[in-house]
Amino acid sequence: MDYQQFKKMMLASRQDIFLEVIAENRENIRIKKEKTVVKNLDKIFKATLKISNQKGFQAMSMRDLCQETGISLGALYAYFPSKDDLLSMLMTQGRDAVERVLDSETLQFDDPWGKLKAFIRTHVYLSEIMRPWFYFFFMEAKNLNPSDRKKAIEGDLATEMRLESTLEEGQKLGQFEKRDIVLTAEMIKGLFANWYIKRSKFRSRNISVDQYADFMIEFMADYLGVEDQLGKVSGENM
Amino acid sequence: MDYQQFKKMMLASRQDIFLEVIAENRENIRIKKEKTVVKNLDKIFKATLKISNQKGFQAMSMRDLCQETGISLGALYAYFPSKDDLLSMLMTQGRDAVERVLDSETLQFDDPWGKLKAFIRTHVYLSEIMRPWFYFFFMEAKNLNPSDRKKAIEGDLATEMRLESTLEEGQKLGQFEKRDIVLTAEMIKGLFANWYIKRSKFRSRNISVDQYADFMIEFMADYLGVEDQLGKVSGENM
DNA sequence: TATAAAAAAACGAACGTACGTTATTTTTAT
DNA sequence: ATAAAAATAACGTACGTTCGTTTTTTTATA
Repeated sequence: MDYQQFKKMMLASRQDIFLEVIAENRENIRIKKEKTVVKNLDKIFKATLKISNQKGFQAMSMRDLCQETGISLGALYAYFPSKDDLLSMLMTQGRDAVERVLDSETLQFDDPWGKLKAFIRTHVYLSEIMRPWFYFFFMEAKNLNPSDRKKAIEGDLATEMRLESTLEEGQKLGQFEKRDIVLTAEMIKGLFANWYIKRSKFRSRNISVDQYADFMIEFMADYLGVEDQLGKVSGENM
Repeated sequence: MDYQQFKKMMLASRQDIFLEVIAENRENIRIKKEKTVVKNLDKIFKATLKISNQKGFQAMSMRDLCQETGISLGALYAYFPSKDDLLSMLMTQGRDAVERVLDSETLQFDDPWGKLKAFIRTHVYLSEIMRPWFYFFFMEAKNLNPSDRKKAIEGDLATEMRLESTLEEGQKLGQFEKRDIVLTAEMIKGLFANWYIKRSKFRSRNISVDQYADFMIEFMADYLGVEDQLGKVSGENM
């Protein structure tokens, strides 16, 4: 599956997660009609990401958000109880979406190299579609309240563990060369972050998502000494 | 040269750069005695980095800084004209120091691989000693005023160009395997950032600076197909 | 060396402004 | 006509910054 296919598939499932987040926070939202909530909360989330990614969430004022969304100050507070809760909701929605997609695209694989490849490709594609979210997670993680902060760290650690166990399994099966697992996992995560943080740089150099995913997979194949140099899986699963 | 040697060498030259920054901003500083300026501005810079790296520069209030430094609100403003100027001064001091050290440690090399190795090792060591600065650059770059922002981008681009030209030269001489230069340079920078951004993670896993530098050099040797797998140069220059 | 005068530095209360948030009023939709 | 949603104006608070005063340090004089 290349990026275009992935994108189509994603757009279908995005709405579900959004509705679930709304359902979870229903008591905090004063608006009655579901349709109105969906329309305006979407607008609010998008505007928050836009402004925050320019100047940081703390520096974003409610008046900034008011202007960007076209919704008045008073009306905004019908959709969330406080600025801090808005941050919470945004983080939750994003993390849930990411986790769900990563799971659905990688759990099906048995062999470590297949799993690793799928994980890399999915992560790169996902971070492209949801770039504002990924950038936001990265930059605003330290501003979270203790509870959300804990959740964020746990989520991060889970991803890391999955990566490390895949590498370990590959080494045990003799599929991968022996490398420092922690460092390797950390490096992979660093390369992921590189894509969504320096996105504009890659755009100006005309490097596509698919190129970057291929590059990372080729890179890892090289480093781990795997024979299959072709990034894209030819089978029916991916 | 290993990290301990590098550290010793660095500490000697740090003071000079600090004095130069003070000299450049002399008209903005109301304090007459050089010694007082050095003592307190150093305190102010360190406190700013500490607080900013916890909660962000914007979120740091002058009262926070007042408490951390032990200098009163009124006195603080004798050392810089505004909070924004404080940010400027910090950025300038840091960037100047980094650029100078990187230059002094890499310009002497002729062969691309030697230069690349020196660049990697110097950068990793430097970002270890000046970690608060590097973290600060990374996180606060978007909060700069247009003029400082331009300078920061230019500095970044210069580093990138130097990296790319070294890679290109190595390819031309047949020393390196043919790889996408832009992507490779971007990846190296990503690995640099990984070190100072996830510093606590590496510490908890007992990975030392020297190990990380060796890891990166070995990694690049592998990727570029260079014979010399030994990270550390045996000659007298490095 | 001791002391008075001058300069330098530090202090902390006060200013205006912009923030997050809310209570009240107005508009819109049913 | 009634309920829902949006808009407005206002609240208290915390911010960056300033300024008159006090404290400390340096210099000058005996």
